[in-house]
Amino acid sequence: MPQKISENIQDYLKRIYEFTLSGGRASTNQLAQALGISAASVTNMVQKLSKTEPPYLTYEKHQGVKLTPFGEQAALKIIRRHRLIEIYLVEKLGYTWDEVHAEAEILEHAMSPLLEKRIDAALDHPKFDPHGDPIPDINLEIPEIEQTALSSLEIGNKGRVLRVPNEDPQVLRYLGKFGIRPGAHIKLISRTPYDQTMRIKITETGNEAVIGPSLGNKISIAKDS
Amino acid sequence: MPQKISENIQDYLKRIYEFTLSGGRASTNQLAQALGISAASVTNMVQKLSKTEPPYLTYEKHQGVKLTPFGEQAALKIIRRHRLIEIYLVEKLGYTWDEVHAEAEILEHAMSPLLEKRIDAALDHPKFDPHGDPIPDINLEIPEIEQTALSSLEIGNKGRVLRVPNEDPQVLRYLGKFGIRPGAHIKLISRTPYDQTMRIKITETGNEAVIGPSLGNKISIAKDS
DNA sequence: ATTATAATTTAGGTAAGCCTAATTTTTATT
DNA sequence: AATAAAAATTAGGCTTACCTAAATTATAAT
Repeated sequence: MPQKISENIQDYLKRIYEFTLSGGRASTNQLAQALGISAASVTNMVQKLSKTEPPYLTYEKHQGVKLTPFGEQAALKIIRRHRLIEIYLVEKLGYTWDEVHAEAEILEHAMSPLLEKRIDAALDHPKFDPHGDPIPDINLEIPEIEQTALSSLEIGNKGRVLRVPNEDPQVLRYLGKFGIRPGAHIKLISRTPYDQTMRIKITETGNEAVIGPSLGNKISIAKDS
Repeated sequence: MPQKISENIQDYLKRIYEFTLSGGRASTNQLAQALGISAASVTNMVQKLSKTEPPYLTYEKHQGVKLTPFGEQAALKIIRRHRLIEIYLVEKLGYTWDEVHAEAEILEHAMSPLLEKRIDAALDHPKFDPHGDPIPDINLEIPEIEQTALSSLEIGNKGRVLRVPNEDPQVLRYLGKFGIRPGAHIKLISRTPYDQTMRIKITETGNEAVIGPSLGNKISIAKDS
């Protein structure tokens, strides 16, 4: 049963890819929530996706799912398109970084191989999207980057921002206000003992920003040695 | 029953708009062929589209369909997006004019109002697409243009190409080879009595091209006075 | 270890948008 | 005007991707 790859399927694969990035399996509920559909629908679909030839993923009852190499390639194809679109919109059409995710979410499904090639060329084969997420190259390879969570920085130590969470426009506007963006240099001023809220200083702008622990875990940095 | 406007519906409306441009009604069979689906499916869908609130079109059994003003606005919205994309791809991403129609056919459905605005601005509010078709402005208005079919030119007389048929890449490549594009100046050399095949000379390139009668009817020109 | 809770799966059902085959209506031809 | 051909419609079905409710399995808490 050779399946046609619909937009839905691409969304499933993308989400599964994200959820399993650090190993492990993606759960039904996780996916249901991320996709905005019922858990029953997810079970149904992943069962299908595990029975295509070749299968996109491995499914075991109650154990969640994991992409096959085939499924991972398919996911990376979409992710490449998504991130190329994001950086293109910012660089060439004056979008702000909080506007591009939603737009890319739609456009990624309408992007032909030719358009992908042209956009990639117009940007001279960019390596990162506006949020610092790496863009898989034409062979779908992603450079490995040494990175740590902002939360793991020690007081007084410095680092350089590598990536920020990409989906929530509110968060992005907040970060943008202080100049917290990929490439920015920061220093950890303080951390409250009780809830681990951090104060950080951004070198470029001279601003100080308050970052809660969950956000701090989603911002990646390279520590200065 | 307030309907969501799916990609399908947009395609129906676009086709109906095209078929009824010169007045009259679009027939079931015409639409079925253009959309690549069965006549039965068309009947079914146009019946639905005539019963939305407000209705997109008027339907009378065996009499074909015609867009309501509401339906026409919806159609023009898509057509505007389609043509903006076409000219953008040519101007900004190095596409040739025979590549853009198919691409725009997909992208038009994935274009947000913001993207439309940005592309329009990036091109400084273009008035025509690469084939010479007028782009409805932000208020969906189309400038009226005085134009005649190439076929109606008299021997020895001259004209300027305004628009060429836009869908068939083969035809576009053929025309492009001779320099027949919007803006090109041409002169009718001869017309065979039997089948009305024309020889025309293109001023800019000095080329001569042979144009059959059906193609000659689809190329629009402004006659030199 | 039992039991309560949470997660997942199964079963049965719906809406869109397409299909083919059969029927009806219109149009064209003699 | 009758009849043949073409066009359009109706009837009945299919697939996809979703849904809710009920049943099952796994996990966590006593």
